[in-house]
Amino acid sequence: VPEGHTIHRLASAHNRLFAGHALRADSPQGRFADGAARITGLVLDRAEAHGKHLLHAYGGDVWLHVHLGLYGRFDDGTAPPPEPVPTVRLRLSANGHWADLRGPNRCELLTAPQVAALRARLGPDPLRADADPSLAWERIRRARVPVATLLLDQSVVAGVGNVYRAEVLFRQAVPPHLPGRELGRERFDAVWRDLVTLMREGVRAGRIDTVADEHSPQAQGRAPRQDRHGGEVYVYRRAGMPCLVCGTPVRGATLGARRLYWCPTCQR
DNA sequence: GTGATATGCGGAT
DNA sequence: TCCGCCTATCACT
Repeated sequence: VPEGHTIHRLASAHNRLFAGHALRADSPQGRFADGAARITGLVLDRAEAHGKHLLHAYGGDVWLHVHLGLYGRFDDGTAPPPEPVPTVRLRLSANGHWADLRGPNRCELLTAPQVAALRARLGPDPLRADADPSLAWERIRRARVPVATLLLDQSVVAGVGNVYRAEVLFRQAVPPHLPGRELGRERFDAVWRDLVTLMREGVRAGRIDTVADEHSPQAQGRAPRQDRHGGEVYVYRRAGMPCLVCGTPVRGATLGARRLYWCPTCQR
């Protein structure tokens, strides 16, 4: 379920399955029929992720832009594909494989200048080799708003969602309401480095799992606690439950329109 | 069957 | 600050 690691994983899968092949595209749901018709017959040059945005580069200045939003998902498999159900916005087929997209927030074709404009409004992505974290730091060091708000702002850092926000602030002992300009360069660097570590591990494992071994219930002989996202976490969605490190009840609050979770003892 | 919930985001108020 | 969108899942009846 989609934070940046999911999108990078999808880009890798689509490169592996489809790059270099001419695609067939369909829209069983009908809402992307025109776009599917334009993609059909084109060769996928490459797929890439920037934050939570998935891009397919086709020949002839045709780009596919997908944003999964809260509900979207991409599934793939070996041909033959399952019967297309009416919720499938886009089905791609080639090279003995298929991929189905359903429930996306965005699924559209863009030109190269439109792709450039999209990239221009995104901050550095911890999962991209070309990321320049100093661009994020320049925003954060001047900001009066809480660091928790800044981490979810995709123009500051691209790809971080609500789970990684809560978990990286816990792991780096940063109080979430601390104004960005009070964070300091050293703690920013530590947060960035930890995001790179956590999100790379998320790409590798295909799920978010942030609990270090020494704190893991598994390491203490108990079954790992898994949330609906499939991994193990310190504070995300654990309001009222004891902190895995100090036992203090985890706090939950609303910041902006999003839920925020933190340990008031570990993060001060 | 129904209702609550969700890792996102943009637009209206 | 709220609403709407798009879908799946799970705890309930």
